[in-house]
Amino acid sequence: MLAPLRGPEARHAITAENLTMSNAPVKSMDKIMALCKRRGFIFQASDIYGGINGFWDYGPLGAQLKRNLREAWWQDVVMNPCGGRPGPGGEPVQIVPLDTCIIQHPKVWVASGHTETFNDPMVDCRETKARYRFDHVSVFVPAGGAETDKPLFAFVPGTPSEAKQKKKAEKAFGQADVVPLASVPAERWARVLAPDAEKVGSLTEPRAFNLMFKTYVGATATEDDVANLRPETAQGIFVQFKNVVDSSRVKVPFGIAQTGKAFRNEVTPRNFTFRSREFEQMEIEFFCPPDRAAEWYRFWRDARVEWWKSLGLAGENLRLREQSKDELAHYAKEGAGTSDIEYRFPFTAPDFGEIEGVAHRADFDLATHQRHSKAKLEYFDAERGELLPNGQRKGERYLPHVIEPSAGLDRGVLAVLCEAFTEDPSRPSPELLKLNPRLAPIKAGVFPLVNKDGMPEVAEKLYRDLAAKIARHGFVEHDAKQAIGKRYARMDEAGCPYCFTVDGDTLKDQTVTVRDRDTGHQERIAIDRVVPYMVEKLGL
RNA sequence: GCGGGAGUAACUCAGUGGUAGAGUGCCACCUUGCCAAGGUGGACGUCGAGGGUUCGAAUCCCUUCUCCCGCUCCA
Repeated sequence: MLAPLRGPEARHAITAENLTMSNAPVKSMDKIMALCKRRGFIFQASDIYGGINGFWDYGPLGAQLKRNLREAWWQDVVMNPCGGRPGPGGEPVQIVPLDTCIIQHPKVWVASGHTETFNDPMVDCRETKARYRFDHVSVFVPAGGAETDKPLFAFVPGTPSEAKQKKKAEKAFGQADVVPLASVPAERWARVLAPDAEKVGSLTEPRAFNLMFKTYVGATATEDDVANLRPETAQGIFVQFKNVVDSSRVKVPFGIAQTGKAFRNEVTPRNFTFRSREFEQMEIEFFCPPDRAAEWYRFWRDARVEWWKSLGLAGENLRLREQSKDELAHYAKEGAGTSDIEYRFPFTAPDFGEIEGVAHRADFDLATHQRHSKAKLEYFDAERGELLPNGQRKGERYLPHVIEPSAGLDRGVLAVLCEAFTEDPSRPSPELLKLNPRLAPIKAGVFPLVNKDGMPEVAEKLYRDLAAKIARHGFVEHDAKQAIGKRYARMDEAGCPYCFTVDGDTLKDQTVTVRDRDTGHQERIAIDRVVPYMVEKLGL
């Protein structure tokens, strides 16, 4: 069950709604979540058993919406990359698809660093309730390792706690050295003064939070059989890089794309589907010569922003943000940079939340897999190297650099829903979803104005003709029940962009009305123009 | 995981120890002449789950699950 905000939180939420950030009012996440459930976009997983934290199911409309977004990505990335736009050097953008396993050899995750970095031990402060990564905390101790019965002053480098604790440490024992918290022996643990704490000894023992789901391969289920569910789809691409190169005649620069589920045992799943434990990624690993990585990085960064814009995330709620140096992931430290494509969700506003990251991973991944697997992953580039007398190039062997545009499909769906959600108090049914027609799960509605004078029969035929042509892209709905206004309202709430209504005039002049969801305006078109009209509007 | 708040119909909520409620929505029929129109009828809750106290629990107590907020983490 989704619990709505109540009490002080509810009042706070109403206040937040009335605030305007820049131009756009903050939308109510409660209303969006209620609509998602009411209309069958998103349900809590295992709902009848009380739900399971961090897991979400897509209902009939949500499943189709998600499929449409994944399909749009597949079309615009794999089948017709960047709409045919050339790459930074004028070459065509070349992408091939791949579909790799959720369960990989355990060494894949050792090589990628996930076994280690997804095991971050954490310490909690019992007093301030703060939590720190064990390896991020440092301590001021007396210089030269001198003994002391004074407190040891813990801090997180680069935060205000550093200067504060340094002052206290110098007062307590003059010259101070900085050592990692991990080097403090257990018997002196009780004397550590946590950042912002009043009393010593408030830090808990470091505890590991393994973010990878464990399972067992084979029936015996011993420790030797432990395997993990993949925490990202990327590694499957890297470990198959050589097979793809050897089998598909691709030449660097080229990309490998795949969509698929990934799993992270998040400490705190939060914010509707934004941080789920099971989620779907849409990833490109684009391989290029090292000296061209920077230009390809910029190319993909800009191309991916344009893509999200083309799907309706066009306003101030979308932004591109270059990560600062100390934010960079372990695999991106040496690269040209990492950019986050971020959306201002109602629950993050006025901040933004990431929907896609574009990272220059350099050769981190291929190099580490080459080292761990002993397989040669270097690429032989026959078009580089010195020019030989016979007119050929000598060729060059190198590990390509990787540009990784990695998008969250579920986050994309959520952003699209949040952006589409609109409240128009001037309408009798104020809530509607202004979904891009390409993404809308219901493409069109077909109605008889009233159920008599032959209108139902004409509407049914129009419905069949339209469905035959466009139903593979989404639903076409036929509805003859209840008042026409109610049917329009239902379609508005489901995000259906166009409604065709058969009325009295249809029988005389073979025209129907088409109603635009976003404006409510209607125009008349010939009934045999309905299919071409939809084909054009959907860009088919 | 820690701290705070909350779970009653599909949705929004009322109900502070004595027979489980309202509005909206949904379904059926009638009506209909373009924006949740009207009429009639109908279905839907072991009050998140489990245990306890009590003659009697939605209501009090304990446990647990889930959601929301903060910390933390993160695609």
